[in-house]
Amino acid sequence: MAKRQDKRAEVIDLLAVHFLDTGLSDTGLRRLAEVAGTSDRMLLYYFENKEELVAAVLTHIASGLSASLTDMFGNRPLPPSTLLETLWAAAKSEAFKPHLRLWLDLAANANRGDPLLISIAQQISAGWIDWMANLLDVPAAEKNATAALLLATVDGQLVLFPGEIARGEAAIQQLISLFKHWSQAVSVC
Amino acid sequence: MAKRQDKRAEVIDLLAVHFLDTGLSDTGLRRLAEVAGTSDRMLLYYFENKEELVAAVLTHIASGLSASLTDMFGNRPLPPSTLLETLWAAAKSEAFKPHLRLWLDLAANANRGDPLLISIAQQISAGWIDWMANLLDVPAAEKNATAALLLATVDGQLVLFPGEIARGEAAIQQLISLFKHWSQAVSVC
DNA sequence: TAAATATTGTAGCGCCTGCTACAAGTCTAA
DNA sequence: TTAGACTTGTAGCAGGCGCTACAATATTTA
Repeated sequence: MAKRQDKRAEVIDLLAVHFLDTGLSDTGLRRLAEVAGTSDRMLLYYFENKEELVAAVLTHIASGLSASLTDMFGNRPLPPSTLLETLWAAAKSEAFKPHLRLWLDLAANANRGDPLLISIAQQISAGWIDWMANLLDVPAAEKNATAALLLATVDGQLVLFPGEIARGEAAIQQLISLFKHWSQAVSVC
Repeated sequence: MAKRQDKRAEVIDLLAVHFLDTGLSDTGLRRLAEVAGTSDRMLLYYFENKEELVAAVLTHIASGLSASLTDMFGNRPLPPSTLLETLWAAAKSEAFKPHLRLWLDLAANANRGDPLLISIAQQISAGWIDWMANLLDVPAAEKNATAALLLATVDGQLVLFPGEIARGEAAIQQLISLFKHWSQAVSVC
């Protein structure tokens, strides 16, 4: 009688897509039930309450993302300018946009003190820092700071609005050129 | 009979404080009425509807912020590393934290397509870019890109959570040292 | 003073929210 | 086959939402 668990997993899959599409605002139980092809009554049978449902879907999305990041970038160490370039290209792509918007949504809600969302968001962001730090071809002492800078810069672009893409582009190119200056300075002087 | 306008202005002042304290989530009409010392009925007498109320409060907050930024930084041109240092110190201060959290809230909601919030947020962010660009002591061609990078970096720190301040600190220091490298390189080589 | 206008209270609409009580159906194990 | 657990539908609760109809009061104007 593991039907309950099977259905639960299926619901999580379907709702992950919906969350990525529409964020954390359109999350009434009746609406989610419709999206998942079931009833609100059943959602509360599969999950203890709405909070547990949301947490399950978000962690599912997070683990999926970190898997696909590893797939995409591999393990070869990269200089910061290259990593940033690749990361920015990914961030601009349609494939990743939903993840970034959801991440912004999550951050905004977590910033208002919801402890559950805080812990989920912390977990996700720590994962990203670790992943980037390992990938960076810089002195060990600077790995974490550089990773933090890259993440903060890309995150900062999330606070862009339609018609402001040029602004983000300029910021990223500026940082890329700073990184190149820096590595030249190290090798030349 | 300008009592209506007077009350309207008073309500805006009171609600600005409340928005800065609690963000854009706790905005039921009955709750706002309580905070403003009036009734929901009267809020809809002073304002056409809730949307107009929120817009009025947000633009009031925005203009207050830009005034205090000008007060604080003056007009003297600053190198990017200094501006970033000062900006970061301000961003960490308790006085500015409410503004930054509200800004994140606004960005997250605007990103979901609300046209009213989008235009308010665009207006605010354009104001910041202009203000920073004018203040930066860098070649004219690089003003906008550098301002965008600074804003993006500070904005990126908004996506931090309790216990992660160290990460933000590291990112900012990293960028400051990149800027210093860059200006040394320009003057030495 | 009387008429017109501005301000405010009371009460409630229809719709949404997360959640639950209860009963009926379905399946599995003895 | 029957008892028990598992799964699901129906209906509804209490409370919130933005908003409004209507009437009463207060204030200004003629």
